[in-house]
Amino acid sequence: MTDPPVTLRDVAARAGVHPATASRALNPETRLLVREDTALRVLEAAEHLGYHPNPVARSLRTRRSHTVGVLIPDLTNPLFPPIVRGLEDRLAAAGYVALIGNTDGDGERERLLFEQMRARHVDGMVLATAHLSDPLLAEAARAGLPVVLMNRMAQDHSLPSVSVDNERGMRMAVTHLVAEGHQRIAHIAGPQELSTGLNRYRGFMAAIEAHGLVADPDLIIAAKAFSIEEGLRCTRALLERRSGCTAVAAGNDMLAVGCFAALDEAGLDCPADLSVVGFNDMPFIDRLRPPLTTIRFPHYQVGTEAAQLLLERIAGQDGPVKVLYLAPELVVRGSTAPCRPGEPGLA
Amino acid sequence: MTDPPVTLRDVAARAGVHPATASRALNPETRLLVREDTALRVLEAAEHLGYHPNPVARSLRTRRSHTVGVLIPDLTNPLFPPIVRGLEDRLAAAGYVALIGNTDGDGERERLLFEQMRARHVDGMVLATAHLSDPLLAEAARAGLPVVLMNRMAQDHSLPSVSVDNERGMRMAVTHLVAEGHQRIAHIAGPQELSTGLNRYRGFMAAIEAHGLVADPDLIIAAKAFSIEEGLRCTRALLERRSGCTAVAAGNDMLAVGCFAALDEAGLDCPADLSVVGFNDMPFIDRLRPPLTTIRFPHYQVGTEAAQLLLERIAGQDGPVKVLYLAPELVVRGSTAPCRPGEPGLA
DNA sequence: TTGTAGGCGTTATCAC
DNA sequence: GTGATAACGCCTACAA
Repeated sequence: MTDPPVTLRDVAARAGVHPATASRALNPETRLLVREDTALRVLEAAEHLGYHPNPVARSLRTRRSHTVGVLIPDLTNPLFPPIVRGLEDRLAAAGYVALIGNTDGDGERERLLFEQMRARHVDGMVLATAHLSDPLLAEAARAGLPVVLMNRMAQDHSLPSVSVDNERGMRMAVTHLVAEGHQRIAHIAGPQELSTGLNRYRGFMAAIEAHGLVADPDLIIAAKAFSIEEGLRCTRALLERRSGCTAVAAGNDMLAVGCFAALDEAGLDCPADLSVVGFNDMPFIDRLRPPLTTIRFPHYQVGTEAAQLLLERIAGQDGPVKVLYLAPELVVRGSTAPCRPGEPGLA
Repeated sequence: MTDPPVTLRDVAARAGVHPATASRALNPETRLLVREDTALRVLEAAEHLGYHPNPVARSLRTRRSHTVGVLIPDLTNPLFPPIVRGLEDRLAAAGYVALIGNTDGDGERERLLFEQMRARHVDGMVLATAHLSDPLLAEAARAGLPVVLMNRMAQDHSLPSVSVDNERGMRMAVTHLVAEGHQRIAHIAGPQELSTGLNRYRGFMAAIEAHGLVADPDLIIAAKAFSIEEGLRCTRALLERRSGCTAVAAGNDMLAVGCFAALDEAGLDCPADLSVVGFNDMPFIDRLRPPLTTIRFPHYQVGTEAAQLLLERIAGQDGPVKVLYLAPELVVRGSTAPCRPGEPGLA
């Protein structure tokens, strides 16, 4: 029933050479060590027999699994599929495959998955999770396991990382609102223990200052999570303060969607009563009513670049650690509008 | 720099036993073959040394990689992340990991990925791609490689498969529209060469007949892809026909979104002028204006069930082939409304 | 240029 | 119950 697998021996036998010779002929690295015509014979035999080298055996010998581990919070978060695709595409091009682990933001699960992947002898790890403890990272470093960070970075920049420039993105968002004439701009910040939340908050403050506006604490509120519910809650709280804002810069698109919901609830109109700008440009966010103005995040490239960095480390390139920032892009849609002069601001 | 990896030999040495004994003690399957106290000694030694079995070596010996291949069209299609999560979660629980391959619907890529995964000695495959040629499936069967189909099935039911009951789902959609008083119901069908497109079309026809309505060819149009653009195109065409329909059952949510766009364009209102029902209940589809009435598809469970079926085959269960249908669910939102009596229907 | 031999870490199959 | 031995399929000094 089951086909007998074709091994190197079979190929060698058919080509009338020793397995070692066959191995050399089949391996691009060492093909030049073997005479042209014998190499050809081997190749022909391999072709004829439908030979595929057994990667397991090869891994055992070479201690290379051609496998990398990827830890993300949750694949069903729409942010991640394009990133993962980018990763996989770039890795596949180099003959690597990715093992995806979803941590759900749980530190314990994170640890466990990390260990399991190490146990599976991954050649490297890409970490997009926020909480992975530094001891674990140190352990990886000690074991010589290449690690690349995604959407976060080591405080001391000791590890390669790829992320969008969150500060700059948020500055772009605020600058856009200012250009539309808004003066009292609120910020629904993401969780401040996440680097994305923190850096976007910093970008917000920097932009406010740069434009000579006042950073009114009443205009700033931090969400406990990047969720629609939290966006709803924070916007409600903002409205209750009656602080006269005419625009909101949300920490991400989910918070902006929650903001939309709160406006609906309060009978307010976006953008007539309040301009809203998001962050991420999630799929379908352009189909909302109104279509959300947001900061586009080059998801796919974050993935490809992270893969690239990791492949470089795996290949043993020992150059300086690269910390890569990808430029975000402002996408203006229907949720932002010029501030009506003399507008009283949100009641 | 790099830690020397702890091997079975080390554990055996520390416990004062032969490696084979250590192996037996460490393996749950064979632990009973070894005396309690020696087993304990081995376990203790392993613990102390921080021993992790080398899965590569184990695979070489046991010819089990504890790895399965998963072929999907495109991870960034919002349909798939929950399915993949379901798969991975169920597989992880059994100590397996998934290798994801994106085919982009390209038959050649599909073939290539299939081969690569076979070359990596996956223990089984889950296929969610439509075009995988039957010869390849036959080859897998011949090689004794377990295969499970997702969202499609073998014509002869010769392979285990998991899918949502597309026919039933579409019948539910039509029945809902009929209950709302609609009589002239259009169908924007998905591509008829995809089993999803075909089966939903069949469900549509069956429901129309069951309700004693006429299946007017003017009311039916087939999209070339499950895309917003095609939904737009098809709805435009439908509107031009002036066939007096008051409701549309779209082949999936993307087509429904395109339908929304066409209505906007034509200055028509949903649901006042036309009721629209989608299929899939994609993320954020409930945030559209109006929120889309649709058929919910138990994505996550499709994944877990497919994983379950595959694990059963891998475990060597040779029972009858299981073909599993998961029940869809109607989710009524704002895009469908009662047909206004005496309504002329779409101009 | 090609063959020889040994081992990567584990487990299956024998003996004892 | 435990130890010895031999693979699993491949790669790579080293020798010829």
